[in-house]
Amino acid sequence: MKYEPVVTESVAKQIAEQIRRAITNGTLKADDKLPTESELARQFNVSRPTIREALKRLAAKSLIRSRRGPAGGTFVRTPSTEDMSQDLISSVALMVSLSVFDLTEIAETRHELERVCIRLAVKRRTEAELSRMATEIKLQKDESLTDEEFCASDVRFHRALVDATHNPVMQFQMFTVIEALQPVENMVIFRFREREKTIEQHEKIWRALRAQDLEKAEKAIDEQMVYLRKSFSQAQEWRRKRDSAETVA
Amino acid sequence: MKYEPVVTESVAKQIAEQIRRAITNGTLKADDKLPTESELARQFNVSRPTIREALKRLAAKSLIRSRRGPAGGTFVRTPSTEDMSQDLISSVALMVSLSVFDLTEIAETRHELERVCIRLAVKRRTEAELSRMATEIKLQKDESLTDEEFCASDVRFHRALVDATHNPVMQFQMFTVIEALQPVENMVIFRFREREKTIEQHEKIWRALRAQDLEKAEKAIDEQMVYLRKSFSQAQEWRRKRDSAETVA
DNA sequence: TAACAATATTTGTCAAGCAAATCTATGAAT
DNA sequence: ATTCATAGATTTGCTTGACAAATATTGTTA
Repeated sequence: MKYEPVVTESVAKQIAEQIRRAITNGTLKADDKLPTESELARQFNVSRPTIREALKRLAAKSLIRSRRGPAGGTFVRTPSTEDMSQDLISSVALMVSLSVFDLTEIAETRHELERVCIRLAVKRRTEAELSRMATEIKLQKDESLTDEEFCASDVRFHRALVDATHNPVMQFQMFTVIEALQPVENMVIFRFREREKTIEQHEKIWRALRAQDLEKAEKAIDEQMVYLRKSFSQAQEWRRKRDSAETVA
Repeated sequence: MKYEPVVTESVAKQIAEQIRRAITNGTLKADDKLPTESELARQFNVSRPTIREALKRLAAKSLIRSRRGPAGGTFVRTPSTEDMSQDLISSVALMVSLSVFDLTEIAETRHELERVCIRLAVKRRTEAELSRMATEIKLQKDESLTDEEFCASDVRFHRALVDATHNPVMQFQMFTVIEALQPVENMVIFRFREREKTIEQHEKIWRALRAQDLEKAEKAIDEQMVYLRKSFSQAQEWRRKRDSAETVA
């Protein structure tokens, strides 16, 4: 006699999984309304708190949203790429804080991915992206910009570059590493990075992209990424010294 | 008179966020034990089900795990890269099923990322990875292998290639696109892909990698990726025809 | 000493109900 | 007649209290 392994997973988890599958396989579509919690409790033959636990699990993954009131209820909410990015970014941030991922490794990955992007962007860039990038360069030349604003503009510049690949998957992946580097990038900018140099590099990238000159574009990206990684090292060095100084004190 | 915006977020969500932050900023470390649910309920001055909702949100993100019994409780569980990958893969799969991401876009991204990996792998590959890859190639030559087994071995081969970059961030990103392509890849393999050709390509890659010959390695990877993408197109073509035939019938 | 049973602790689940939000419809005032 | 306010209905958010199930610990017995 052979017995099946007993299902030991919590009821709430199983229910959450069932609903999740219904969403992924298309049984439940975006903006579909789920039955009320009481009705679900009746259907699954469990109590309402159990249903709520299941729904909260899904809500944590941005798969559903709930509203109160007569026209309220629980609705299927297809997560946007923004949602996914945010989740991923916070996970990566956690990994960094736990030293699972190293900042130099992220920087290397970013460097390599930017190279990929520029290859695709040279071929596919449209006027729209070129003009977005030009706008940011112009903005960056404004010396009354705060460091934060300058940094934000820098991110938008690179975002436009990534968008020029016209590949959403690429954009998604790229955005994660750019954002993961953001906190450190800020720190670097405040201390070691020179605006003039950065702007100059942006202009080189922009010109190569407009001319659709792959070789020049790759060279320009390499230059900026090497500069960025060098600044990182400096910042980490400085940080280490400060930390050890504090330990002594 | 100026009023502060009223906090409208649900209590459970706020508690979850507080605990999440305690984990990210290091106040709570891996394997730390949280207070019991009753104790947490007392501390936050809310009911136990509310606490449970908050904990379930975190559990859904693999940030905690719970065990019953005297030595049980809720423990901080630093998510492994495996957990993150799984989450990400299921999200991407959802995106694909909703046609937010296109399979050709994923294939293109994979192609470009494999090129990056091979560049790094040529420089950094160790005997360990070379021998893992050799093992898989040898296995793939066994004609008694089922299609599923062959496909799984193919994934392991590429996994070893990615590991040879010795960059965890790269590994993480790469694994996502490889896995996202897996279902379609399976379908393709069953119908259009020839084992001999695939094995031949693997051997080319392996030899170039052992010799640390960048040019040959890139060429070999390009060959396999082009072949893979061509097979995809064939499969999608075939699928479309079948679907339209079904519609008529 | 070793196996086993009782016990305590902690999460998992249930039940019933009140609170808060919010849409709808009704009624009153202009 | 139209508009505004108010009352009601509905649904999620949250509380209280309790019991069930799992499991490590401790004590008991052979």
